[in-house]
Amino acid sequence: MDNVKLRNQVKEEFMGYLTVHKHRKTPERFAILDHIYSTKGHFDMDSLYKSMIDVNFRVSRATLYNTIDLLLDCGLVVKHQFGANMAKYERTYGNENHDHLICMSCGEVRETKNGDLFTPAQQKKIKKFTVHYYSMYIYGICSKCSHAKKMQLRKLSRTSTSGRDKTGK
Amino acid sequence: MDNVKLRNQVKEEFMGYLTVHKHRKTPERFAILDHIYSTKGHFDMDSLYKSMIDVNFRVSRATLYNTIDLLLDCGLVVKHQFGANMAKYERTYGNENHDHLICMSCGEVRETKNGDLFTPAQQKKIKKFTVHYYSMYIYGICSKCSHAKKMQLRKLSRTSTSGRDKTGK
DNA sequence: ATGTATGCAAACCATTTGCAATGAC
DNA sequence: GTCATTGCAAATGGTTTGCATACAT
Repeated sequence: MDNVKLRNQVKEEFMGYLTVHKHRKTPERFAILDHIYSTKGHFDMDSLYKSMIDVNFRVSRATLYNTIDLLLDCGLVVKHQFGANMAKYERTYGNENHDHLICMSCGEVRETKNGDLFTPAQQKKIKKFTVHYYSMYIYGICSKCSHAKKMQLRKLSRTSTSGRDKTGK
Repeated sequence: MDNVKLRNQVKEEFMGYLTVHKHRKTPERFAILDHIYSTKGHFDMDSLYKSMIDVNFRVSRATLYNTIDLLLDCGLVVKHQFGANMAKYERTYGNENHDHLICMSCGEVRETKNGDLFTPAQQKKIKKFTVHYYSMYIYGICSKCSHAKKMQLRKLSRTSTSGRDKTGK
């Protein structure tokens, strides 16, 4: 990994944040941040927990949650709540800004580059609100599903098997 | 309410959906849809449940969840998962498109008109995906909270007996 | 008549919380 | 030495599930 530079950078930033807010600089906090910045895509609490155990770094889930809150607060991490029991996080630096295409049929989440829809100038226009970050969720039907749906409808107009579909969460 | 027309429209659409998917047309389902389309802004399961009880329509929460799943599936309702324990829904028709300002501190959700950031032309550019709708979630701190935070910090720096000043690194 | 949909209550599970022990300051 | 932070385990609370009953077809 040659993102050592980035990892040091965010460590410094976190350090500053902790200082300003008079929070303690515990080894756990830095280890967690470092783990996160060794990952590239989305991650959830469970995978983070396991990845830390894998490297023989013992942390409790409680600490993980505490630390993530701090990282969210200082903007080093972003949280996506895709469903009631599906929260995903991702680091903010070293990741390109992207939108999320969520298929309403199969629930698949695809990332797509955005053309910086929401410019800093626009962000400032919002009254009485300090923007930290934003997420764009685009809901629709992916090509796989729109094809499957056509097939299904064709079939239904002939047969009568319905079957409940619980994928749309 | 003079949205009778809209309410009939969506009822028809729901009816069609139920027919195609061979689901039963129960009174509960139509009552729930109608209640939803009598509301304008966001709602959550609890408020929906209570609003139905208020009109002496007894439904179980389980049925509410089942029905909402159907309504999501057929696109008559949209779900916003603002946090692990905070899901909000809203009807899709008869609501202007808007962005969501979510306060990371108190969880308040404010709506703000968007300047049509995501134009139909841009939507078509997305490959292999049919856009139904999109949601923009803007996370940050509302004015109330940022004010409260200042107060809190000020108070802490008085109360604290640590005597640390900011000269150190 | 058949089997889906409902209602209830228990189960689920990610997240939060209370509290004693630890360790950063 | 203090008190924030950690770790553990128990609690929380929206959502899901299992099962008996009701009812749309």
